[in-house]
Amino acid sequence: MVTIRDVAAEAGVSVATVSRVLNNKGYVHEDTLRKVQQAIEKLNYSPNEVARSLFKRQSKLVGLLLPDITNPFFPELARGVEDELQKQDFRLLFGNSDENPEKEQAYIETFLQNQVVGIISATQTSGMFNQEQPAVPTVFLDRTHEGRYTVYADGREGGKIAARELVRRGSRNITVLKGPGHISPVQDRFLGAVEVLAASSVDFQVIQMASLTYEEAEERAKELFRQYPATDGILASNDMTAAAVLHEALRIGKAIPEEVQIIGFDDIPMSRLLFPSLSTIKQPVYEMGKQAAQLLLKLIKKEEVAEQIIQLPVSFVERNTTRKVKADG
Amino acid sequence: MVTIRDVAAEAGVSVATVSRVLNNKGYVHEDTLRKVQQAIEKLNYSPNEVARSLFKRQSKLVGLLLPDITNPFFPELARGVEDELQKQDFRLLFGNSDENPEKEQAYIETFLQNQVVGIISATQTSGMFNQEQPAVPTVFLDRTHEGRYTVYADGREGGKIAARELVRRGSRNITVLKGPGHISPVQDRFLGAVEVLAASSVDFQVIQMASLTYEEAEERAKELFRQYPATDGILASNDMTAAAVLHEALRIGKAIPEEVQIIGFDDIPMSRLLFPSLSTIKQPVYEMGKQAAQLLLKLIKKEEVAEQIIQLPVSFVERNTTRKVKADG
DNA sequence: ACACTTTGTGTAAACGGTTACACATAGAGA
DNA sequence: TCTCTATGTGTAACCGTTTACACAAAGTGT
Repeated sequence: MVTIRDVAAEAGVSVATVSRVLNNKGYVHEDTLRKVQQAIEKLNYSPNEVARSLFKRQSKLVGLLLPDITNPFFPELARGVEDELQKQDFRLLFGNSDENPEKEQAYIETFLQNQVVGIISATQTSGMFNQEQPAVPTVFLDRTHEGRYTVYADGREGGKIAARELVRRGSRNITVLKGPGHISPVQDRFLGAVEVLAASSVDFQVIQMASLTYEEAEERAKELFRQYPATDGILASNDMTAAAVLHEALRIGKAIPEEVQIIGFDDIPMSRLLFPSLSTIKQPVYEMGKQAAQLLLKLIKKEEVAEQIIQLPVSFVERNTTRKVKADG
Repeated sequence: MVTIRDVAAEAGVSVATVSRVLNNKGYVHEDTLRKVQQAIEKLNYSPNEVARSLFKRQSKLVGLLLPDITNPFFPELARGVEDELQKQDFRLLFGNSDENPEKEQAYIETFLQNQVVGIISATQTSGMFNQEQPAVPTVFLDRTHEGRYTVYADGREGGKIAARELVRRGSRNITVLKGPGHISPVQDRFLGAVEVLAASSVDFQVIQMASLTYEEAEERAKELFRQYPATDGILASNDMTAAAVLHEALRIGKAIPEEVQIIGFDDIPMSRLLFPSLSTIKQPVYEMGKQAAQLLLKLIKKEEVAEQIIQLPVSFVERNTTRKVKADG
């Protein structure tokens, strides 16, 4: 391994001088600069980030904690984060927590041990975070935490929009799939939907789910059609569960969207490829990741940040699990 | 920040002793051990990985380079890698290269600067790798590279199986979508398919694609049905393109699988949720990631490794874009 | 009693950078 | 000429660990 000392020797200067050209800081004579640059070139030297991090007591690393990258909602999020950080030469230390507090704790600890400059977390449990102010700037993504920097989409409004669209398009007996209550965005969209439904004149019922897996949703879907055969509109917890419901509906011969309308949530890439393609509430996922990264970057640089909480708008994506509505007006 | 010195002071011993208990190495008296442990507990000390890495000249980090985590093939791969590494307390430094040699180069360089113990790469270009033996153990995943440690699925056999299944199920005029030639597994599956097709008595033609995006596949699918209207079987480059073809086929009113059969490749999670659900060649993606991690771990520990190349078997997943075949025999 | 090994601990030198500080020289302003 | 500032460079301490080495005390075998 070639070190700064080798470069210094090659260029016939001290390590301090090499360091100065490396960091482009302090006075360096033009000729010296050239000599050092040549030495660097010749030896193919690249500075050891670890040594830097040690002295500076911070690295160029950011910790990213996700529940599960395998869940199709998250890759896009991660990409938004990465693309933004990458521009500023920060790198990602990455972990899946499976919403498991121990795993989460372990990851955060190693993030900190590696002297990350900041953490972006899309987990809810956040064992460590709940107790004390974390040691480094932390931004929560897609999950809200009291009094913490947060970037998320307006789930409540999304729930409202979904409910309104369903009603507006003629559903009169609606079943709402309620996801696990401890996941804040899921809870929000449920609350929003119920708020609208309660104020409307349609009948509705709620089915509780313990997870957001396709498998559980399949079960619940069967239950749904057995228990509430009159259902003509379904608000799913997310697109994955909507897909399960859609398949079950098709399986038992329901016409979609004529007999039953379905609206999902998230707009994951798969949704447009389902048949019929899934109407859903779109979250600006990539943008969320990007904004979280930008916010974190500001915190790291101790820049002024206007808002502790950034809430992004959602929108209805009309596809083919909802009926067309006659021209507005 | 609490350091090993603080712990040493608190316990009334030297830093060397603390280090010994930390690493559970060398002689430490039972009473001393207890004192140190108590001090650690009391101060809530956790060792600085960066300082460790500097001294050891290697970290507990592994670099993972993917083309694009947003491509549904990769999350599962990444998960396989992570789960395996995580067990041994290694962490992932993660980057998307977009198959862009500059980005890739930049990531590899920062991986190395951060003194990763190893690299797992699922990219094809691998600018740096081509030139010299990389500075750390490196395993290629899903992409083959001459003379390098590699884990991949048997694409050639997959292509053969797909072609055979299509023929066996009655297609007589087959169109093969050929993905970009520089991506080795994609090339392999194409070669495998053509090998079988050429030896069979069915007609077939090839359509070349420049990418594996849904968008391009949509274009090509239109072209396909325009140019080769007699096609009654399609071998797609992967599931994503298969989805595009499937949609186009449905759009123009082809009965699937009665008029046209389609077989994809990969078995990404979405495939079973398409309508009709997609018959495909399944790659053991999670397992591939896992094996790559295991292989890397062995290389890191300088254990004996039996094979430089690990090839995993693929399998046909029969779903509903292929016709049922009468009982075998 | 002696030599030798085992056990237990501390001191200090790394690891590869950054930077405070000292110092030297040159130019500018009086 | 003298002082002051700007420019350019080097020395050495420091970041938080690990570990080679030295040393001492306690067993062990003869």
